[in-house]
Amino acid sequence: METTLTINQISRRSGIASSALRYYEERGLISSERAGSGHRRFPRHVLRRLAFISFAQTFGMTLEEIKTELDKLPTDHVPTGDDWAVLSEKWTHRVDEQIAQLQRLRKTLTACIGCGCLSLKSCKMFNPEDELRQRGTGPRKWIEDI
Amino acid sequence: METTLTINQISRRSGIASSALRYYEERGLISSERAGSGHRRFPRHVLRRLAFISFAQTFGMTLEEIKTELDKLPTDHVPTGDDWAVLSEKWTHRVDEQIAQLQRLRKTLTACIGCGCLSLKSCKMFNPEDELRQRGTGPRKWIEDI
DNA sequence: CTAAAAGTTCAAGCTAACTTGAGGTCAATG
DNA sequence: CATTGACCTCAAGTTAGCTTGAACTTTTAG
Repeated sequence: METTLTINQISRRSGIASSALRYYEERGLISSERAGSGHRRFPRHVLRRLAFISFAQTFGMTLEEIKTELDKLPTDHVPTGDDWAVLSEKWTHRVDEQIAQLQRLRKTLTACIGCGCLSLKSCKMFNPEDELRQRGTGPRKWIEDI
Repeated sequence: METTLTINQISRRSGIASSALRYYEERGLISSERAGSGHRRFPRHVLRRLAFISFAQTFGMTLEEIKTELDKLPTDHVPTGDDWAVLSEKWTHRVDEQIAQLQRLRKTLTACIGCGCLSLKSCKMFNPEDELRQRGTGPRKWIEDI
């Protein structure tokens, strides 16, 4: 078992395309050493980072946000289980929030679109107290009534 | 209370930029009549469609998908509460699915990243049975172990 | 030893969902 | 009646998260 892996080995094990891996490296989410030839050599533990990245993406975090989190890992040693646990705690909260958000949404959908009213005076559906994670630009905020 | 509204009136009431409204019309999600001048005149009920669009976007549907749903509304009359209710039922299910998905994710996160293992032999976190909605391209599937 | 496979960089392309800008018309107000 | 703001179209730009292609080098297998 070699101590470092080539980009293709990492790609196969992670299911992430090499082009994406290069992109992640460029963005500073992962890093590699170089062989004399200039080829990348990834330490085994980047796979853990990649796992985290993949996970984070599944619920909508941007690479920027993920990088911010990963940057909190210690750099003086390869992150241990405990190091990861610290990150994970925060993330459990985020997942919880998302779930709660969706549950509120679901409730309102049932009560509000369900009855076909969609009135914004009686229904706060489109003025949610907390904002939903949004990819696109621009506000989604209803003003006045329909 | 006029029967039709200008693009700016719609924009103010919906919080959606006029440029976006034009874009939605171009994509066929909403439609308008035109004044003699060529200016758009929106019937009041497009606000209901816009509410639906906004709602759908909050949990990650694409405009394409949203259009497909909206196209199911009757065209022979302005959609009634019952018409909307038909759509809404399907959507409640989707929200439920998302919640369930997140709950599974949360559980695995706690058990798996929590302990710092991230081992893919013992943990199916990155091979979820059902796929998550994904914006980006490429598969997120872990093969072999870390 | 040679050919194919794998690696490199850098620039350009892609998709979604819009926004911005140019260049021009229309409508409301003092 | 002039000016300001609202509106129009159409083309091009924007952001995220990659992918693709060109042009070239290194490694590996036969």
